[in-house]
Amino acid sequence: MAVRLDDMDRKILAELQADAEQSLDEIARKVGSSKTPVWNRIRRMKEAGVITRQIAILDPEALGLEACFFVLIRTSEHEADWQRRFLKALRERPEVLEAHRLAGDIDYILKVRVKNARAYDTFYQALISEVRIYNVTALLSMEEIKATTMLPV
Amino acid sequence: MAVRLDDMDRKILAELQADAEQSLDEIARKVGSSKTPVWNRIRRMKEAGVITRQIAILDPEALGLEACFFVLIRTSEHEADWQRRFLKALRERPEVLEAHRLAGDIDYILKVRVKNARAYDTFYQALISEVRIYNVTALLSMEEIKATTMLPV
DNA sequence: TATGAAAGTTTTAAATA
DNA sequence: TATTTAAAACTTTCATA
Repeated sequence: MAVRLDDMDRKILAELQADAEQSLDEIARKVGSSKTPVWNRIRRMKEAGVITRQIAILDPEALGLEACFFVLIRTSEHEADWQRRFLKALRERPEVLEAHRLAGDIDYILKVRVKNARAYDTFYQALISEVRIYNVTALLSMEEIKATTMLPV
Repeated sequence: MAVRLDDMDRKILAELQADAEQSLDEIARKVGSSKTPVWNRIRRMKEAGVITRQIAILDPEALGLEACFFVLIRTSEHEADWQRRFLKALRERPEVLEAHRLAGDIDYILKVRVKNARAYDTFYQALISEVRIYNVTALLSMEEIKATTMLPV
């Protein structure tokens, strides 16, 4: 999966990460090239899997999703079947935006977006009724200082 | 910021969150409408701030950004000036993808994407040299179980 | 890499339900 | 008031130089 990118590729990626609605001409002008080479580079990077997709970003507040929790999970269960069910539950729940398996003391971290604290509790009750969990700590976000999808390229 | 959305709006948002490269015709067909009404609804939702932007999502692994850390921060400092400098440092560092101020015991959580553990240490040393921090716990992700930008609409 | 032409898409306007 | 039709402006895509 190691792809070689040059400076021009990186500039194009920076533009597309910031705003994918720009026309090829506009991007070409900004990166100091022209339409066809930029188009070919974008196609190559899509084929190589560097650019995975293009999507719309919505404002969670505008949709009434005003609460964001980070959830730290410790479990005593490490059976394959338990894990399979747990991962399935996470993947199926749309309020779970991120889920990672961790090294060390804490086993999993989740990022969960919901309408309010009450909706979080509903989510939490549903989750622990589906799979046995040893210990859960919920961290409530008071302020989103930064949230970007831009990777440093 | 409370915007009223109907069923058709929600269907359009779901499509755009999944894939913003689809043509208007395609989206219109999927949601059971036609080009102009869909176009008008999208314009209205952009103006209302529900749709904030359209961007390209890149694959971090393909870019060699193979390590992801969640960083829990406790601080003893709650001076306005300290906080201003801390937030500025976070916003300026491109490896910090997310930063939240939390309620409770832990003051901040960060999500940090870097090449490897060594690059994380470099980031960490730079950060603590910029601002005094009382206690830091880094949680290393072993596996990204789920990572979506799709909000439930 | 550049040019340019064909195909397709978005955007605006006018007509219609 | 919202939808359909239609047409102009712009973009993407691709062949060829």
